[in-house]
Amino acid sequence: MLNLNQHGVAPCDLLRRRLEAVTGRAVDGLGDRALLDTPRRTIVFGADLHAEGAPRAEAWLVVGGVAGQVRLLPDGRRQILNLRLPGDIVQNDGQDSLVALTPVDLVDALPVVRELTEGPPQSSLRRAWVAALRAEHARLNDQVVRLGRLSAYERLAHLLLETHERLFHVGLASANAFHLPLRQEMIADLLGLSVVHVSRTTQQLRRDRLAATRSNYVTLQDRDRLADIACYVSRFAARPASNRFERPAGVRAAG
Amino acid sequence: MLNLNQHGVAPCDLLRRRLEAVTGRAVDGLGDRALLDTPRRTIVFGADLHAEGAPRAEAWLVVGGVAGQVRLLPDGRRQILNLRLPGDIVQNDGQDSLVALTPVDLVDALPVVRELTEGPPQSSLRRAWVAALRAEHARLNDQVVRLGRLSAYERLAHLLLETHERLFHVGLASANAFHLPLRQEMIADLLGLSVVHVSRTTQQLRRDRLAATRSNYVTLQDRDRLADIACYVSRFAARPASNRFERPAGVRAAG
DNA sequence: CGCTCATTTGATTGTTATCAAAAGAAGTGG
DNA sequence: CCACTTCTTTTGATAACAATCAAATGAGCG
Repeated sequence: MLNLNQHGVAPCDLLRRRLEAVTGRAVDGLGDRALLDTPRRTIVFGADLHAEGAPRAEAWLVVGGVAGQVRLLPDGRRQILNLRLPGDIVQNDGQDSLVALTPVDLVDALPVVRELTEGPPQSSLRRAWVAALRAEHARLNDQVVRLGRLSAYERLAHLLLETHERLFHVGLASANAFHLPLRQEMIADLLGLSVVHVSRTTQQLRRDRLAATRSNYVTLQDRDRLADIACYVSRFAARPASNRFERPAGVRAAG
Repeated sequence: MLNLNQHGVAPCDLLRRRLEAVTGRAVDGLGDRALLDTPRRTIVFGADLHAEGAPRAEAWLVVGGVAGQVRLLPDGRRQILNLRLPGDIVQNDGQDSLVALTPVDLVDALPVVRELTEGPPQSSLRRAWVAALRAEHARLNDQVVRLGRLSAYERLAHLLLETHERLFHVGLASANAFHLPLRQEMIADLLGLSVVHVSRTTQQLRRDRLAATRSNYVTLQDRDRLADIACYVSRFAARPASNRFERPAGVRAAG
């Protein structure tokens, strides 16, 4: 099964697939390897991606692992604002810290961000970048709805569907299973719940034969019913079948 | 007391003050009246700002009233994603509808948005626009934290502080009071609570002598303590005192 | 005054948090 | 391979918070 820290997908492929997923069309002009073929930087679990003393890049492409923007309240309560998965480009927003929720592998994305933001206004790359920003914004809105109006059960179902879809589109999930190396404590902080309740809710989803989680691997047993329960709406562009990226080696159908 | 639907602030002043508030410095080059001196469009309560048959502008400046981006779930649950107050520029994002929560006055902001987005990259206007987008994003993050990790009491306190600050910076609030023409039902949908609980929480804030709401007017009686309770952090730039905009006529100290 | 809509109140239920402790995993060194 | 440690998940019991239901009060308006 695919592992988020050890997969064979090249950085430029991750980014290209992400952009193709949000635009729904082929993305050319990323220059294959050149722009992202920089040395990897590895962040240890719990460390800040934008800590002092780090290389000076202002934008990183997540290549492996999971990061998250974290808001810490004075009394110790924590809210994880979003997850940053392989294929995501992360930039420091100056408000909240960006923390490695697992070991995280990064490559410098500043050159490619320049390419994406400074090309001619109607270029394929710039439009893909705008689409990516819009998708990210839509996911943030989804997070608001999740926290504001969904029950714990629905929240967890929604999160699993969203995460699966994001990973699937960069080739890091099979049709209905994926690697999610997060402790329940982090899922709790992401969904605004307590650890204990995340544990109970996870088991409830398993008992209902909707989603089974065992040691960091999630299997979605009934995506349609989960989507129905969680009011899940895809934030990816409908993509013409002829345009799909090729399955990367190593992705198998879920067991 | 200032009314959000009948105030004497000109559209271009609203926008200028908003931009000055997020950048912390004077904003010139908006061309005074010209770019925003278009006929007003009035949206009736409950209607969609981007409804069919409307004029074709893709960006509007809110001049009066309150709008909000609304997500409606299939079973009738509602989540208001954010509030759009006078001085805000709203654009259709294609996902969620933008609804008038009170009667709303708009002017076409397409010309001024072009000005803000298409000038030279380092121009004062473009940087102000970027700062405004960042502030909006930060507020969306605040909304996530509010829903995810704050209690009902804290959520309401936080919302009142944020709304006061936003209105104050465009000259539509006095030092600690403002007009908030929203029904409790809308505050409930914004804060992920039930109407009944909003009612109870409002009264609790009044009993604690922190914030008093009576018929759409809110008085913040102890901003410091409210901010402490709600973990409130300002999303506006610290502004040198010498740079403050002049108080508009009609703003008095709160009673 | 009487209508309608919004807010408030009271009673009850349901959901989720908290606390405490047990069980399970994973790694370490003997 | 086993004892030992540490971390994570699970379980059970209880409490706090917020939702729901139903009804009363209040405010605004013709």
